[in-house]
Amino acid sequence: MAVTRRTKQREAILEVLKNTDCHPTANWIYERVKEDMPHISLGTVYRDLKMLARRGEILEIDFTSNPSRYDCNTGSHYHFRCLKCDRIFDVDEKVNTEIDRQVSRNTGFNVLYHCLEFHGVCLECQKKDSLIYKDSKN
Amino acid sequence: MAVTRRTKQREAILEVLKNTDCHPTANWIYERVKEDMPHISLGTVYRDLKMLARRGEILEIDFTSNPSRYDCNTGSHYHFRCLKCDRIFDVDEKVNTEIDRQVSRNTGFNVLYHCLEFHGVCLECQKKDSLIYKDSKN
DNA sequence: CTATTTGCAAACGCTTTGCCTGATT
DNA sequence: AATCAGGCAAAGCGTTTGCAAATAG
Repeated sequence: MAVTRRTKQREAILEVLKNTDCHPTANWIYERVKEDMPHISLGTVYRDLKMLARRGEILEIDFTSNPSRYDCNTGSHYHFRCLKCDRIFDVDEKVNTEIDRQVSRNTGFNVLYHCLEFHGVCLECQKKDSLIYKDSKN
Repeated sequence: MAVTRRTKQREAILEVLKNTDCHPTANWIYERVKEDMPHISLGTVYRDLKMLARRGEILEIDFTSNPSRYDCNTGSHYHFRCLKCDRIFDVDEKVNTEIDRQVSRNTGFNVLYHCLEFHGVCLECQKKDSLIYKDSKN
């Protein structure tokens, strides 16, 4: 009954995720892991990310648009997406739990949590004010 | 140069969207329009929705996961997604623009706007506490 | 040894696109 | 008449899945 084994592949995927600060896509992780492990398959990366997310070890950022991003910071927090380079950063802003109760009161819905994503232009893209990152898929 | 024509199809799509309060998917709109217009194609629905969104007549809700949802309320506002029936509702909560400035100050990012989505259980699903809507795709 | 996990490739769901015909101005 | 929009079907992308072989415990 579902004993979870520790495999090189899974460790490698976690390792890459832990060493990235702007939350990557499955494909980006795959490309990285492949450098050390040429035979790993994209399917495995997807499967392992899903499993790790189910086990609560990582977070699947189910926000604006495809593809999914992954985050090893599992605490409740907000994100910022740069509209130029499309990278996602953590935002160190206090999570407002009061607003959930407020919306519950006003609507009658049972609000459990909320997702908040800020959009704009990141520091690097403000400086090098152009399109440098436009093809980066991380 | 790109003169936009008024067509039956586009009118019908807009009409369906205006008469729905929980923001539907392209496919749901397609099924509805097809009742009156059996030969309309799904591709047309996608094309028209994209065009209407580009023109600012409707909103493509670029939030949690696929498929995309559409909204004819183009003003800035928040959404609530029911985790049971998967429908999306407008939330009549004041949009907090101050928080964007605050995050800008703290991070240096140029924050332009934010997206906020509340998740929980809607009124109907609280009452009929089961899975009635689980296959509805609107 | 046996259940879990992998690699691979095929299938998936949603969306976009190319091409040609039909409609609108 | 000229151009824009539609229908259809094929292709696209990110993701999931079936299966036989490999591997962790």
